[in-house]
Amino acid sequence: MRSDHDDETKDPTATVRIVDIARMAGVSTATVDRVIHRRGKVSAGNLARINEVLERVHYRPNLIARSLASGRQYVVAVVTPRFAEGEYWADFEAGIQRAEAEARRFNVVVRRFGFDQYDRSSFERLLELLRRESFDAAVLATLFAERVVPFTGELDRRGIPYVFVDSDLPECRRMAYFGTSSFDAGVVAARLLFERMEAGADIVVGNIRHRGEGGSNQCRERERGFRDYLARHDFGGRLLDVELRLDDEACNARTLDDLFARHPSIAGAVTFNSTCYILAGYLASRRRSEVRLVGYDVIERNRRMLSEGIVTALVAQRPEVQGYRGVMSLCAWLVEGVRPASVNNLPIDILVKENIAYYTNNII
Amino acid sequence: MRSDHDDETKDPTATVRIVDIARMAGVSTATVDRVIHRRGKVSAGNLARINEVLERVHYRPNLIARSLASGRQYVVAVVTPRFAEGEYWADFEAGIQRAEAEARRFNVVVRRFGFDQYDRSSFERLLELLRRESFDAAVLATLFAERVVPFTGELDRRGIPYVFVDSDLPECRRMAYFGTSSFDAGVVAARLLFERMEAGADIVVGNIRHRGEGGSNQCRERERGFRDYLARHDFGGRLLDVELRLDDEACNARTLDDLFARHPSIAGAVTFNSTCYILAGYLASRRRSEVRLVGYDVIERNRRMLSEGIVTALVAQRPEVQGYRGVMSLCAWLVEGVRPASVNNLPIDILVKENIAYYTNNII
DNA sequence: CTGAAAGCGCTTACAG
DNA sequence: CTGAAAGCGCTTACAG
Repeated sequence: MRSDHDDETKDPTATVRIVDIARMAGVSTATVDRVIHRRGKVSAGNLARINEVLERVHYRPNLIARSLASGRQYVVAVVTPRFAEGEYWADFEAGIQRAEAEARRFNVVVRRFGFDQYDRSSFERLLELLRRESFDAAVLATLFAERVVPFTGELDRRGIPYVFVDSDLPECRRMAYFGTSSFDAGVVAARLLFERMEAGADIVVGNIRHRGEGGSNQCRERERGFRDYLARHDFGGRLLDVELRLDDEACNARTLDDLFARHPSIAGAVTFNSTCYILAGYLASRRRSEVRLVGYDVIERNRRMLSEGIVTALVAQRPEVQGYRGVMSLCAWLVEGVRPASVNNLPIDILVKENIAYYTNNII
Repeated sequence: MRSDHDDETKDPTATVRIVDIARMAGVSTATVDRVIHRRGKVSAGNLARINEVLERVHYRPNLIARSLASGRQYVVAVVTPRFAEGEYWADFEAGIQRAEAEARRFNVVVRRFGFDQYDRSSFERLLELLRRESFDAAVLATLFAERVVPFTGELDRRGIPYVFVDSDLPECRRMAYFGTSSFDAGVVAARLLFERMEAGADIVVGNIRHRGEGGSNQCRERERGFRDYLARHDFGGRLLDVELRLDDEACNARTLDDLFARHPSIAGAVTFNSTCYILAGYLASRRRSEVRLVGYDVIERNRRMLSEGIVTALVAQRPEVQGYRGVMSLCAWLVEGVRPASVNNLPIDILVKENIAYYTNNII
């Protein structure tokens, strides 16, 4: 089939292998391998000759053979909040699982490291643990931005590449970011909410406090975008901030009853995290169907409230895709040396009652 | 490392290989291979024993090694409309390319077969060609439903699995469908259009005729969904059908000028294929910014009209994902024997001016 | 600095 | 019906 000479001209579609390169350059396959992997210990003459051949034939390694032969295993650390079923980060985990299954083929394994998103010190303890662990790359959720930043400095020094998910911190040397533009996700929520409201009506902004922790980096950016849109569209009403509890329905009801009593002109409501089902539950119980409500993320409780027509619209950010691409981009980097684009702004999805039923299967 | 006995109990995470199975069953690897691939020529005793072991250890073949060793190549035929840059099917092709790159690793190659979506006879000629071609599986776009149906009967007889994209034909024995629910995509368009319209205003329905061909299977279903929504929401106006030309702006302008003159109460417009930029161009030229316009698919010309605020909203169906998953599902079936879910209704995406900029990268 | 040889897990003729 | 042996393309000690 393959003649001993001019292999590279005979059949342009034939894959050229290391033995072919070796024969063309008049060396052994081991020497070619050293050049390909820049392991050094190759004479200048051979180096030049082999590189020339590699270039000329556009050598593309067979990654399948490589991973089978090398047995080199890479570990990708995934650092995210812990979660219960039905919570936002469970969707993210679905993407991780999908990536894990694919990456295994290339000897890449995933190790998960969880923290409590409502407890800064739990994140700090996790970082302490990570300092002692060994891994080849990391996916980092950036909720506690001011703790993430210095930690990435340590990773830089250790030469460990990392990607961000959830929200971006452009000042860090992350290899990539996968997530939505939080600011524009705020703009979209504003458009959906304000679209059919009287310009002078008031809007409730529900903030969730839990164990003393305030909003994340991401929530702050969304709120900025939201306010920016309103400012550009002649919003003449007031934004009424209200503090709600994650686990205290009765308390929330009292707070909201009071708020609505004092502001009869409320026509809209919004939350910047995934807990808009709390406000939705209140509106449903008080039969305030005239109040438009927009929130974030298709978690089960929000989905139900949307299907029932209590929530007007949800803005979503494809958490499964964030998880999947976060892991796979590092896999591609470790195994193939392929560098991902640095900023990957995922689509900002809009869900209403009529299309929510199909919002699933975001993982290809 | 690995002791000669009780391999399956020592380390539950260790991958068990064919040699391990062979040793446990007291046969050679070749015999195990015959059982795994159901090639027959194995004694009843060995067959039972090997199957028992396979079962017990949950044997998972190493696909990388398999594809490297076997060299077996599969061909997936992709049968879709030809397209020019910027047209709808170009996005579909992007997904095919992505799948092609991944599938190559498993020795699966794709062969494209194009037809003219505005010329039924071109599709018929293509089917004639396909009867003489050899391939292992096929992705079929179902635009000419009444021609596709009998052809799939032939594929059934040839034992060739196929998946549908674009719209489903449940009466066929397709292995899977990847696409949106066309009916509900029509419902969504109606909601977006009608949301802020007076119930009594009229709506223009733009139909594109090109070289005598009418709408596709998919367009008909979308229109059904659209009308269904209006019927359920007290729509009191009229739906005004109008025939537009793909390449004759002047003619379209005359037609529409006439229509608007006769119906001053028009407040909305819709098209059920990807050419809403035609209506948008007209509305822009006549400065009819009060007319809401909803269409389908984020092709470049629609995207621009949406960004400029001329189109109110677009409904989209992730063509790249359809192409990608169509090919990859067949790849998984051919290589791993994994059967896809039969109906895969993809999300129905809603795009407005505020989120259109990020609607890209739908391929993971 | 260099190359011969063994091996990754699986498949494929081939000889019995 | 069965198994020993070679090979897929690449990597890895190891001996020189």
